[in-house]
Amino acid sequence: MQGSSHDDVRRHNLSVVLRLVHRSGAASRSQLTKVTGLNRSTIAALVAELVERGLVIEREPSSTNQVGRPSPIVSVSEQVVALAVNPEIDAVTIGIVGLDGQVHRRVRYPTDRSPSVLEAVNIAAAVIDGMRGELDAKFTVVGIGVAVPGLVRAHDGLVRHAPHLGWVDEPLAEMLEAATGYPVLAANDASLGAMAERFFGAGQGITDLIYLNGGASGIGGGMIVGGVPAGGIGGYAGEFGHTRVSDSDRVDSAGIRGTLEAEVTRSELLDVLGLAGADVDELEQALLASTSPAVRAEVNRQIDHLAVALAGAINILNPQLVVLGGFLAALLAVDADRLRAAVGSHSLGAAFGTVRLSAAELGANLLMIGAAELAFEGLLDDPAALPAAPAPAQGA
Amino acid sequence: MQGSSHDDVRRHNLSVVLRLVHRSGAASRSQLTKVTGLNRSTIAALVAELVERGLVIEREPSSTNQVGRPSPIVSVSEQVVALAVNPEIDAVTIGIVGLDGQVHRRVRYPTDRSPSVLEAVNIAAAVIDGMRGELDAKFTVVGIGVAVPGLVRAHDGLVRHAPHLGWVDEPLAEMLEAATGYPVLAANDASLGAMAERFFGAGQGITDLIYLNGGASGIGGGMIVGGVPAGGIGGYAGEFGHTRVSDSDRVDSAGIRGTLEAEVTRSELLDVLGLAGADVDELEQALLASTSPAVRAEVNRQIDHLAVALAGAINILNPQLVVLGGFLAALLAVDADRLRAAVGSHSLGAAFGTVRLSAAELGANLLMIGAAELAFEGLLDDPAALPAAPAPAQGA
DNA sequence: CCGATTTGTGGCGTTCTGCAACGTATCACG
DNA sequence: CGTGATACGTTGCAGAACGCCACAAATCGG
Repeated sequence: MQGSSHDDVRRHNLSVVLRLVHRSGAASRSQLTKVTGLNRSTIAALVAELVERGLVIEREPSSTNQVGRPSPIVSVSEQVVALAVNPEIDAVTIGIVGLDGQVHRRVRYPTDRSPSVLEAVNIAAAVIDGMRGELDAKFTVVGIGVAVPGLVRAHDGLVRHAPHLGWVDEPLAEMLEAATGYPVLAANDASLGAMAERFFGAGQGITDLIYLNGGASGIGGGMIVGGVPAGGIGGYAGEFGHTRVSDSDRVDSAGIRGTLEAEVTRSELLDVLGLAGADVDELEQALLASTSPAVRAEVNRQIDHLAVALAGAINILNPQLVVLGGFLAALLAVDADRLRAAVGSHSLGAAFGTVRLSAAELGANLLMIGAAELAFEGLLDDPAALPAAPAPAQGA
Repeated sequence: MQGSSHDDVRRHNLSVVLRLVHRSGAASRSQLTKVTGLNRSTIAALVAELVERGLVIEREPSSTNQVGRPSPIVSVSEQVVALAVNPEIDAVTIGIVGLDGQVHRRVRYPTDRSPSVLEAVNIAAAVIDGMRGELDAKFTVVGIGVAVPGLVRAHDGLVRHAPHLGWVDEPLAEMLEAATGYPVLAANDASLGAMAERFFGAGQGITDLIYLNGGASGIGGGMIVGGVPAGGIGGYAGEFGHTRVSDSDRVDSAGIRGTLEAEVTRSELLDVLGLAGADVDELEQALLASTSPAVRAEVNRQIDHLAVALAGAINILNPQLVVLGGFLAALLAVDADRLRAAVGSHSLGAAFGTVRLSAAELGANLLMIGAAELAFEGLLDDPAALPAAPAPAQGA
């Protein structure tokens, strides 16, 4: 089924227009004609259909400072939202995220211990039930996206292995779907983070990027290759944490020796600083403020190991941008020059010359936006699939 | 320019049909309808246009053993060819490759020393001039593809850095275009090898694969991610040879320490075998025949280092298949079990469980097919762009 | 030799986009 | 404050491509 016909053209064009306003936030109709290369009349028809389906709204232009008739501004409807769910070892976070990227609500439900799948599903379902009044009154929900800290099979949302949560082969998506009635998609949290940063954070407009996140329990990552999120054959791609960076005997959570995750850890930074627990911002501040040689030595050690892994990934993938999140961003903040130099010494000039290293921008909303994006994907691919929501006019 | 219109539908459908017969070799019209999902009448019209343009031919079916009216077999025209050029340290190889993947001719022009860009271009142009009688008489040439052992900028074929040839920032494509009059595209040899193996070798039908080639001068690689050749932002992707695999002080050709290319070399295998020079097949035979403990130890050492690099790539990319070419295929042939076990010990279960390791299949034709594929790319993307070649019927 | 099955062929209708002409809203200038 | 220039929306029409349908053709099985 690779051929295309009229339906596909229409679907594709609707998809392109909706994606554009989804990512740019708002655009005039004339801008849409320029970007898409489509005719004015075609854009008018496409936008009209999207308006009728309740996906976008048109409003009068404010002040263009341009000669000529002003063009209506097209922006995404604020009613269309997705639900985002992110189970972690100490909490389950649930959010309402608009198609415009806005996080309307974020609820963190702490748990005493690492939740089982059933507990996570029940918590999510209960919180969503609590929101249902608000959801039914104000929003159209397209579905649920789940960001899982582990390996997730792409097509059906089966959690193959989430080591920190202790989940193995759990049909998370299916269970949450049954519990809430909404369609559910799940994916690896770091892959979703990469996607979120790419579209709404540090990587806007970039086609080849690597994202590495340093969390309490390890290092995960995701990547965009040629403009497309790379999931690999089973959705398990992006495990940068298990790249070998030294011959040492330290083992990581998977029992592999000398890996990035074995050498570069948040807990060791906290230990050398003498901190018990700290969030990412506090850790970064403490590192920047510290003058202790021991702290400095540990930071340098971790930076040097991180550089090996980054250089390897850069040599292989030749990305335009490397985005660091979590405590890895703190390492970058402390000594960007050292990290850059170390990466350079392990990588090829041509690939290294064009790469930028930067910190993640989205902070606490990162996974909410990424998970929601997963849920929006289907709508963006085929805006006409959803039944026209608010006003089922007979013209459709 | 992301919108699509009628022209794009037609172009896309022509492209799909031509790609199918290009890769499958031949297919009946009814098979094309099934695979593409298009209507019989549409397929008939598309095939008719491709026939008129001289790109495919229709022939009567031989014996179907099926009830019903037999469907004509559509196959690629044997007249349509691309030229393939591959400069190396000791020779320049030029080939004529058909759109059906057949290598009509392969000429290896040995050189006394590593050729300069100008010398390589002159050799290629001279050989092509010698072929011109044959080309003009029998073939339609769509262009030239060059497989370069080095980093090549994708969009204009500038050779950024080919260390073994000693080339830096050489406008190879431009020069060869001026010397021959044919459009020229250039890319990294290993990337083209990956593409060739994917479509015509060990990786048929596979969407995520890694290809590593071991040559006299080092290790290069290429990959297919999500069905698309991944070139990175500048076309420099795939440099697996510079992945760090140990803490040793051995340096590779780029001066980086402890890398795959520093640890795993063809020359060390030849040394331990006591061979002066040998081609890949001889090397493999010698390794398989040897019972020397020293040889075995060296093979094991190289296999273990290779495994680290492969495991890292597998963790990051989660491919379905890893294809090994050159002397790396010989290592696989000697002890596939050891390599598999070693890769397994450095990689994550989920990603490792689904990956297959196999040897390259295309041998000496690999880069000819890969380079030609590069030249065919434009034609496959838009079969209507080329002016109708043999019979400029007024119906067009 | 005949029916069933599968597929090619040709005409028709549908759908979507592009184009051109006209209407409209804004800015610049006097 | 009015006029021209500019840019854009709107509308009607034409063209292009595909799907559908009915009919013809070719093969196999009995």
